[in-house]
Amino acid sequence: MCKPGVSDGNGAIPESTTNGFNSFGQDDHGRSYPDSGTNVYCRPQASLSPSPMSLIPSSQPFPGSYNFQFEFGKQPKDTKSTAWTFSDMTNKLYAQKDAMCPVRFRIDCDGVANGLYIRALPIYSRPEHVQDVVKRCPNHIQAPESANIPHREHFIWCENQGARYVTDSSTGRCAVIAPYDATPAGTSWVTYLFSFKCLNSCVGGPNRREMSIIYTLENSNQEVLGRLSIDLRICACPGRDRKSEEGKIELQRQKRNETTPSHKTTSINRPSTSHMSVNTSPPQQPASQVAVHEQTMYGIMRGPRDESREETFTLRVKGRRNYEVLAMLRDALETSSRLNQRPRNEYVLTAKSSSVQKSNPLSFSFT
Amino acid sequence: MCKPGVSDGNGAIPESTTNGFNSFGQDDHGRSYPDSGTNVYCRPQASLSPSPMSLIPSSQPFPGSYNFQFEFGKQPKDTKSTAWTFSDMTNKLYAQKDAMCPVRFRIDCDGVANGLYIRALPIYSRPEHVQDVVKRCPNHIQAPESANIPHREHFIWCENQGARYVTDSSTGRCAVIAPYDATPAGTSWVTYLFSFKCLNSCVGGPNRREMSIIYTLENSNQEVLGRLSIDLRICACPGRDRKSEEGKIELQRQKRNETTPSHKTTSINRPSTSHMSVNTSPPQQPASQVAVHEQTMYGIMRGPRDESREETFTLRVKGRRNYEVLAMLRDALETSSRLNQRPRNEYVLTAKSSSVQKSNPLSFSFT
DNA sequence: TTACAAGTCG
DNA sequence: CGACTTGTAA
Ligand SMILES: [Zn+2]
Ligand SMILES: [Zn+2]
Repeated sequence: MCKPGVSDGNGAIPESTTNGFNSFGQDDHGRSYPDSGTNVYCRPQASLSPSPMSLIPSSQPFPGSYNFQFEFGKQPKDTKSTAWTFSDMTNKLYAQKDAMCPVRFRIDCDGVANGLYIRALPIYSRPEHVQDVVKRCPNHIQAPESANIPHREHFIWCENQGARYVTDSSTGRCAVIAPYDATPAGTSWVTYLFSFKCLNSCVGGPNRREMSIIYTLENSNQEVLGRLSIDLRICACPGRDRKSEEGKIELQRQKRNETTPSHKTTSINRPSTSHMSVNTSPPQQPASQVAVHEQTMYGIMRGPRDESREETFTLRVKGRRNYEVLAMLRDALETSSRLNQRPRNEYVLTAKSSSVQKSNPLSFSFT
Repeated sequence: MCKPGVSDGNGAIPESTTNGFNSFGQDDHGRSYPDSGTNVYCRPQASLSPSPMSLIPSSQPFPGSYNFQFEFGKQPKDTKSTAWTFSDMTNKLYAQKDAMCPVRFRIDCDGVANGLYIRALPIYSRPEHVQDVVKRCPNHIQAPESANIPHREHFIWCENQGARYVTDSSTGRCAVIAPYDATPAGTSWVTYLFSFKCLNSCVGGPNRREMSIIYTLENSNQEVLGRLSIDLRICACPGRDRKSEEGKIELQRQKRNETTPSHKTTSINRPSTSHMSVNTSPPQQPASQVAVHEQTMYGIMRGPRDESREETFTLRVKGRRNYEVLAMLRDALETSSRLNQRPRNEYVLTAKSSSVQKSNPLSFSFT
């Protein structure tokens, strides 16, 4: 499975959801305002309209045989007023609207990789909104600076040469595709500049719904070779909001550890949970991703809302071998929990070691 | 001047500004989105573009020979969550978006008045925005419930039969005109239902700029026979915001009285300034309006910003005779201040008496 | 960068 | 109806 080739979209990680994005339409031609059902006033509730599974794109990350990875460029400022900041702790990018965010991708390849593409697709990460297409709000679509821009309805813009804006003909989803121009060197990073053209809070658009970006590595047949997922918050004060969200999560964890004595934290080579503290400073380390079924940040922050809800928590792991080990452990744990039938509340898994064998910092937290 | 007839738009109150609204276009035909210069992101600053005086509609209230007056219907709830509430203290209507607000108008007429109309025109009340046309925000214009409605770009809607939506062909201002169907009785009230189709805070529309409604009584030649002006705030919580604004003004006045010993408050038949306390409860009393040159609420709340700025503060007076007396006093005071050349900071004038001669509560506050 | 403003959630 | 969220102004 480590040979470059076409994956079924799930790669090494078994996944039950379908990969709904192998088909899509041609370049956009700036369709004018659709009377899409998005209500301007109220946040759309859990949709009662039919939302076939196939309309929901897969966000299950997998490095694939190319070992698809991402990394953020150097953050402009470390202050609270930075234009963007990536939180390793939450795997979340906080950025101002229109800010250029440099993202680097790399793959393993011998020689030159040709005909590869990076696709960036925005989704609403919460299940009750995941079926809605992420589009810009009417205000920003028809702002003067967007006039005459064909892709003005797209939420994600890419400044790279050769970027193509596509709209899936069946789902209506908007994505941007840029060629992956791998340099001759065996392992090298290619940088892309992405910007996001609405605020998370934009009424008539995202409307305060949480979002993620799905980055897929594709060949020229739009077959998915690898997938990454990054949570996203576009807001006026990325620094403030990152700190506040991280603080809230940290608080929740502490509270959980206090109030639930049966909830133990096992920490190897790590004195405390201080690894959760706000780590504003770069550099971020490159990482593959493995997905663990878990409550998402929302679940952690707001407590249990929907009993049966299980979402995907993303774990970034350095080192392919570590990733494989953890993926196996993940499968075992999920199987085990299913068999045990006991309510799983939380397990948080952090692995920053470059090798599991070296028994570097590794912390488990079970219920 | 008390005979019904066509006024020059200024009536008994001398006014230097022109009445820019005797000419306007025909019924609307739902023009599609203009690339008007309103910036979606930043609040427009004081415009550097030419803004001829003639484009600014007069908001100078005058009862005119018909003794044009208004009154609000009974407020639905007295709670903080009321759909609308009118503050006599600030002459300001606080309403939720889309709430039906019943406004009654009356005129003096013997027998039946024919061919009279009420025009409702929204303006931005602060001088730096008064030249901008009040329009709905793009989000709300193209919300599904506004689709196919010809006047969907209008901010003020009137539910009365015969309401006509007009857009001034030269200025682009949107107004609604409804016939004034006076009943045979000599003095009677005619009720209109107005609703306001954007929030004060709507980005790309009002954008947090303060607004007023200008109500004019007109004949069939669109000549102005009387004018009323009401400040307006469309928001999610009218009760909360009214209380907060009134509280802020009250606080400012108290502070001013403390810190400025030379600033005296003369109160006749009134023990304290408690008449400023929040008076949430109806009934509102009918009133004519006289305008006094004064810093507006903004000035009071934010303190002196622009030295030379003098705006119009609206005073509602019960009784025509009182109104005339006060108008005279107003003129005298303004002349006096001009001659004295000393900086006038504030004078607040409250008159709730039905007759000056009865020496009812009357409070002056000079610098 | 801090404090306010104002729509929305619980 | 209180408290939070989050864009904006000072
Ligand atoms: Zn937007
Ligand atoms: Zn609006």
